[in-house]
Amino acid sequence: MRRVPVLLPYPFDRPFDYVVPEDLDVRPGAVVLVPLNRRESVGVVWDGAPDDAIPVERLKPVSAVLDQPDLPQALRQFIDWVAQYTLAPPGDVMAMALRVIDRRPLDQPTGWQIADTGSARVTPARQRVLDALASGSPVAGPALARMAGVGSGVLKAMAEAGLIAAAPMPARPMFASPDPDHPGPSLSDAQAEAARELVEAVAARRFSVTLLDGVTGSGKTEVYFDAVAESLRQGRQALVLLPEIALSSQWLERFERRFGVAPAVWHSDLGSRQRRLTWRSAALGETPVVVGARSALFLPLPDLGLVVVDEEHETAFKQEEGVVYNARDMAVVRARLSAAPAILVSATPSLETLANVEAGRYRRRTLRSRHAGAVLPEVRAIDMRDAPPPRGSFLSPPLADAVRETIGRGEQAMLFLNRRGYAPLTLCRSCGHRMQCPNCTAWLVEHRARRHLQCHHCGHTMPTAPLCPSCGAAHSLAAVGPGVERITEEAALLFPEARLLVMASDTLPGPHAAAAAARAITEREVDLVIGTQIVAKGWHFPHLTLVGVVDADLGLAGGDLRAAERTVQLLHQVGGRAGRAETPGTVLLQTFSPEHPVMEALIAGDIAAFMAREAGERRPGHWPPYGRLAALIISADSGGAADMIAGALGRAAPSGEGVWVLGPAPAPLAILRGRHRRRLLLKTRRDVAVQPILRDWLARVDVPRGTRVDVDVDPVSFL
DNA sequence: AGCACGCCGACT
DNA sequence: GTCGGCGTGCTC
Repeated sequence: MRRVPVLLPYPFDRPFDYVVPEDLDVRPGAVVLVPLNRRESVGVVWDGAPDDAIPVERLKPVSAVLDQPDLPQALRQFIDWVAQYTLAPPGDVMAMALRVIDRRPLDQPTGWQIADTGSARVTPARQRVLDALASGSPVAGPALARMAGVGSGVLKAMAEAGLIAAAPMPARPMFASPDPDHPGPSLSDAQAEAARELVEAVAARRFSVTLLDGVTGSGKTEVYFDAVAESLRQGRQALVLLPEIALSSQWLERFERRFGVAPAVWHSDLGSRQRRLTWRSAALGETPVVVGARSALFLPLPDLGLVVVDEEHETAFKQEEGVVYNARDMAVVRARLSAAPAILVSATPSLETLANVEAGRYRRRTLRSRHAGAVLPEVRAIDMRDAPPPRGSFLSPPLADAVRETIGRGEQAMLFLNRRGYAPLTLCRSCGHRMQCPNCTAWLVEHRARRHLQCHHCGHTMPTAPLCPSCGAAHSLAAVGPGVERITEEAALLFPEARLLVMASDTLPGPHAAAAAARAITEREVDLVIGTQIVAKGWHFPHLTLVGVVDADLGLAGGDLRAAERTVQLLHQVGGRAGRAETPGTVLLQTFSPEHPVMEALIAGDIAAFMAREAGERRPGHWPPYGRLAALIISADSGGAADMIAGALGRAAPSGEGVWVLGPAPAPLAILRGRHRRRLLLKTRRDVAVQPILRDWLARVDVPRGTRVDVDVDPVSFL
């Protein structure tokens, strides 16, 4: 009796062994049905030797091999790799790849075929049907009726009479093939030169990583499209990861302009049918190009020829729930395991990626100027101490004047504030009470248009209170600080003639709304755009010439390791929306500390110097990317329970050369969704692997039920 | 993750 | 006297 390991989509730490009945074709990667503790479960035949821990007599047999494409070997290796790196159970990682599998075979599309022409009377209508089927290949019912000019009743009668019979049809590929030689936009010399290098990397059919960087508007997308085209010519599959596919309508339009057809799209809120069909097409090698969010990394692409990560600096690539992984880094691993090149793309590359370039692990290709002769915007600071806004307002006179002038010239302006809602804090002026979330250590954000207060961490909402819930005073609750909604109110008063548009994740629910907003801006139906960070997402707005940053200091508070880096990236990206065409743009930063290195870097337009400085600050302390970091997040129903386990972990902390443990300490979000949280941070030298240390550490502490310890390798958020 | 087994409260 | 709460333990 042959035994095979089968990985099940549950949090077990290893595959289970099963025996294989003689008549089943069970090969690694096959999707199978197996008995598991009184039920049947889907699983995947895994690689490696069975573990032999259980005697053969006690093994159960594989029930069936499902009619599903195999999980490719490179994907199986990838799943194992992600599991060992993130310390997630391999079954949980595989579940991300298998989520769409359903047990029944996907219904094969059925058509009609000539059966027995001699069996019944052939009327003229019936003859037209037979003529349409003369080629021998089956034709689908509706198409056949149309071709023959008959109704469906004729087909039904012919089937009953035995003239035609149902026949399986080859499934039509769902995704048209993008044409690598479709006439697209022409490239500048600089672009063509960069493209040539990327094309060579794809042609080499070897693993490599190239950073493609260049200022906003330098046409990086068109450059890596040439690499995608080369992958198409090779007949291999290309995977493009975007941080937020729902906000990528303009990217999809550019793709269609370049290749003539739309790519296959993959993201978490795809309909279940579309999801299944896309997964299957991908597995069968019928999707030449897939563009998707981070979960697309787990698609079963059997012949991956290129992986692109666009906007590689974006923190949206970090998955924070369930299996905690960074899709940017895992994309490089996926490419390596498929012997494919990876391209990381950004106008503001992460320090991680720059360090990899510096260390010679990644190549770099830089585009130095904007496309089509456009110039970079001029960036200036508005010192809020010198030019304070009127009391109760947030737009300084110089910024308001600049917006007015821009709109007056018939150009568009944008105000950026990375905060949704009306006001981040509601305060009682009579007793000092602050409206707080009952489940989290966070203020409730007022959303005035919806007349409620909302927690941005757990989603808790309550109606705006007429009286202070603490002292009962009337008319004493004051909105403190601005959100985009409040800026919109102020702008409506300052610029009564202007047509305003708010872009925030809660005002643009879904891809269609975002696409419609982008279209309204390019069609000049809008004078002033007011938005949160979604306006920083690589949009192309040719008539936008002024960007005002309402609070440039916002992201710098809090002492997060990457606060400065992220602020520079975000504000540079926002500023990059200004002045894309012939008309030069201006960026105005409202700040209380124009001398801050972040502001100086933005004003001088010298991000590289800033990143070098940032590197200098992180290197001596072995902070990433010059050291490794992993976080343990302990959460429990009570603070006491959380403290107990956090304390036990602290006492069991690893030590050694190049190993440091910080904490335990309450997490900045000390209570989240009603759970009390503590954190420990493991920092090591870069040449020390954190996984064995973590595994060892966690094994030394018993975690009782009700308390959880979550591991975050390479944390991005420190909340 | 499921799903059963198991030991303590409100019902036909 | 039972139905049923979800705590804990196991699944090749």
